[in-house]
Amino acid sequence: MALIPTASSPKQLRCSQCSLVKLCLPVGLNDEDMMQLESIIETSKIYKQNESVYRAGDPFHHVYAVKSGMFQTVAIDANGDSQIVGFHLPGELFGLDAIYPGHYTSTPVAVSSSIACSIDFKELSTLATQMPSLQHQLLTLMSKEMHASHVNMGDHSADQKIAGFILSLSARYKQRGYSANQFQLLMSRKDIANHLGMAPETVSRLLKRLINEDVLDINQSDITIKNMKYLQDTVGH
Amino acid sequence: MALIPTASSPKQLRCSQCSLVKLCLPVGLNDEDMMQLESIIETSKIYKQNESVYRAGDPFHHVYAVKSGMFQTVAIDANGDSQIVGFHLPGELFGLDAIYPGHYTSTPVAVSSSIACSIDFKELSTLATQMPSLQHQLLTLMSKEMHASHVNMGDHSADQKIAGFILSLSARYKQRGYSANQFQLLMSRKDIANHLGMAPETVSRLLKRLINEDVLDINQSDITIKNMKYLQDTVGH
DNA sequence: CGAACAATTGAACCGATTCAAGATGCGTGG
DNA sequence: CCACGCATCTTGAATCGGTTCAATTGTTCG
Repeated sequence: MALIPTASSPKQLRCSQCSLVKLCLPVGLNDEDMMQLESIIETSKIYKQNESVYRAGDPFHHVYAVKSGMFQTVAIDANGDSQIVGFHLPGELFGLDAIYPGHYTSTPVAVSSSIACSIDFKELSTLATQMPSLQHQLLTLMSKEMHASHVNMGDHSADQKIAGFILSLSARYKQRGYSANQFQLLMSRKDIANHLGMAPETVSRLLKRLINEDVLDINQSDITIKNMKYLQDTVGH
Repeated sequence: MALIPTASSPKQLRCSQCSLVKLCLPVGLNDEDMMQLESIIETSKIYKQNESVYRAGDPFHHVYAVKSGMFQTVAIDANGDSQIVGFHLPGELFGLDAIYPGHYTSTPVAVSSSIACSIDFKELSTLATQMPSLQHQLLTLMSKEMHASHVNMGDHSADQKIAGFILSLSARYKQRGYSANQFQLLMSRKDIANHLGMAPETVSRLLKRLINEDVLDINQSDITIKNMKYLQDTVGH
C-alpha cells in the first residue's frame, strides 16, 4: 500500500502513473514488462464536471483508466431515455465494452472534476500476446464485470438495490486502498436512481430510512457506513 | 452457411466439430491455426435433461461450447433462492464468467437433452497468445456479453422484458443460422419468469396478450414471431 | 387412466411510481 | 454578509403495475 492516487494535483500524475498500472492491471510483472506496459499509457487529462471523455458512436480505439474523481457512463436508448450504465472509481478501467461493437455505446462523463488516462487498445492487445499474464489480467477484468452484472440480476426490492449499490462502492473503494466505511457519494440522487432503475424519491426515502435506523450517516455527499452487516443482510435476502 | 449443427445424433459430433469452432470463435484463421484450435476441443458429451455440466463452487478449468439443445446457468444467492443467469444456445460458450473468481459461480443445467464440449481454458489462453486473432475473438466474446447485460439494465416494464427476451433469442438463433421467426422455447415459463425477475403468472398473461394481438403464435414450446416490429417497438419504449 | 406437475386465469394486495408541494443547499450579485 | 433565485433533495398522498394467493385447466408420463 505504498503509492495511492489520492489527490487531483497534476504534479502527482507522473508518480501515480506507476501505481495506476498496478491498480488497474495488477499482474505479476518484472520491471521490464512493467516499463513496457507503462510506455503505452498515454498522458492524463483533467476532465471538468460534466465533461465527456468520448461520445457514444465514436470509433473504439482506447480504453481509459480513472486516476481520480469519478466517471459515469451514460447510454441513450431507442426512445431517447438515458441510462447510467455504471460508475467508475479511481483505479478502474472503462471502454472495454466497446471491443465488440467496434464503437463506443455509451458516453463517459466526469461526475466531478476527474482525471483519466487513455490506453491504445491495439497496443494493449499486442502487448498482451507477448505477456500472457497481461492477457490473463484483461480476461480477468472482463470476467469480473460479467460476474458483477450477473449478481445484479438477482436484486429485487428497492432496499436490496440501494444496499447492494452502497456495498459495491464500499468494496471497490476498499480494494483500491480507500476507506470502506467512509467515502463520497459524488453522483446525484437522480443519477443513483437512474442507475438502479428507480425513482429519485425512492432513493431519498430509503436513504432516510437507513439513516434513521443508524445504518448510515450522510452529510452532503459524504457517506459513512455505521452498520455494514445490516446492508449485507439486506442484500442477501 | 455450409455446415450447421442441426440434430443431436452422436454420429454428427465429429463433422459438426469443425463448424462449431467457426460458430463459437469465428476468427479469420488459416487451416493450420484451425487445426490447432480444434485439437484442444475435448470430446463432446450428451447431457440429459436437468443434468448439470459442473457445479457452482467447482474449480474453473474449462469453458464449454453448446453443440445442440440448450443450457441454463443457475446461481444460488445468499438466502438460497436460485437465479437463472442465462440461457445458452447452440454455438454459444459458457463458463467464461468463472475466470475471475477462479471457480464457477453458477451451475449449468441442460434444459432439454443437449450436447456440449469442453475446452481447457489454460490451453485456450496459451493458444490465444500465439494467435492474436483468437485473443481478440475471446475479448470480443466477453465484450459482447458485457454489452448485452448493459442493454438489459434499461428494460423496465414486464412487457419490455418479455419482448426483449424473445428478440434476444430470435437474434441469437438467427446469427447461428436458424430461423429468426420460429424456434423452440425449450425452457419452462417458470424459468423464463425467474430469469426475467418476474412472476410466472405475469409471463403467462403477457404471452397470452401477445398471442391475442397476433404478435406471436405459440404451440407447446414452438414459438412463431408474426410481428417482429411490434416487439422491437415495445423494447424501444 | 389417473396422478403429478406445469400453465393459466381471476381477485385482492402491496411496493414503488407519479404527481404535487415544500424544504434545503448553493452560487450570484447587491 | 445577506437576500435572492435556481436546482436538488425531501416529504406526502393517490395511483398503477406486478405480485401473491387460490382455484382451474391443461399436459405429460408411469
